[in-house]
Amino acid sequence: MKNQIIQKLINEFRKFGYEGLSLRQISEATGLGKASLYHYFPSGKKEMALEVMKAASEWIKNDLDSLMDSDLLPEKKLEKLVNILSEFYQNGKNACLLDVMTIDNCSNNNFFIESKNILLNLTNIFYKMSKEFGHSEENAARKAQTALSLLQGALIQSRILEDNNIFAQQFLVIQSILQNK
Amino acid sequence: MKNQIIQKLINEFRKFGYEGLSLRQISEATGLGKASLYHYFPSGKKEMALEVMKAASEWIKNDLDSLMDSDLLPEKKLEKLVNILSEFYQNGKNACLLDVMTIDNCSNNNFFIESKNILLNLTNIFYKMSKEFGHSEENAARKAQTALSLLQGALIQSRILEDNNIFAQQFLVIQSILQNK
DNA sequence: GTCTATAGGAAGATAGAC
DNA sequence: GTCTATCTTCCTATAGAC
Repeated sequence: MKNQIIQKLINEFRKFGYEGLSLRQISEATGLGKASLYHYFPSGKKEMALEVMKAASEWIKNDLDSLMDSDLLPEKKLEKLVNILSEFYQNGKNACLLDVMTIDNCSNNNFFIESKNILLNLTNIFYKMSKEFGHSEENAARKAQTALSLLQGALIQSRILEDNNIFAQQFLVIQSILQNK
Repeated sequence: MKNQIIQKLINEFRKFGYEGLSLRQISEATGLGKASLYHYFPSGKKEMALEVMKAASEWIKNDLDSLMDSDLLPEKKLEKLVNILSEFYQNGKNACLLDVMTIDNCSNNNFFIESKNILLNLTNIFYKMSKEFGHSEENAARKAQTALSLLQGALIQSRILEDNNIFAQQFLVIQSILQNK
């Protein structure tokens, strides 16, 4: 039950950011009264946001780490990685949680720390991927950072221009960067 | 006078986004009472945000377009372009206005349209730059979009990790993308 | 132009019935 | 667990004096 609420919260926070999403909106999106939400999240909105970040973090651990630990060929792994990420971001329709949650006065809240973890975990996925294609540690680290920048930047552009093609196109670039010399 | 206020507003909106920035904060940052702000911006916060976007748009037109229209060598032009952008973003310390202003329910407001214009103008700068290095229109367009994604993504990462090196490193990548085959 | 004072509403959060 | 009712605080915005 709580998990279902969190799933809905992820989508809402992505759309409106922390400050932009009100309890009224959350109440409507979940179908629960405002007061009922405090049954699941006694500390209120802060706690909701933190749980959302943790859920996203868990998702990376479970889905992406297990993919990276599998013994698929690098090419096949990269293909699956792209598919998973494309689905998560709905081909660019869904914004990047990290982006929208780290604007505002959020640095006070401890989910800023969670943001760092998520970012480092994602970078690490790209790093491993790149290394599997035979790149040196140094090159793989650089490529991972570039790939992540491209991913996040493409999501912003898709959002503003309302054009999902940008997301798809930049994902091709990401693939070639991780793969090629 | 109004221009000085707008300059301060740019910085504040970049830090906190539209929903995250309150009139109280604006009042403190500008040194003007809340009511006084309505003398300059009769329609309130919406108008402030719109003026900020327009100021940013003008800045691109004036500083960047005139650079692109100059008869400097491509290499020199690119160098200057990088310097201007690095200063604008304070080497990664300042967030991307486009990013933070297009989260939330902002799509209602007409500064969402302004956002599109800014984005297309910036892309066009990179496009011209790339063409000057001899790339075809198709390649230049792709490179421009990739460069802009990198720029925006690097700003997010710099913000979250509080590490300006990321910004500098990705700018090297941007340069090589625009320049090289 | 800038201020104090305040309206009017929405925000996040709590109390307590069921 | 979910609700209605309510609290307090903060928000944007306005009225009107100086």
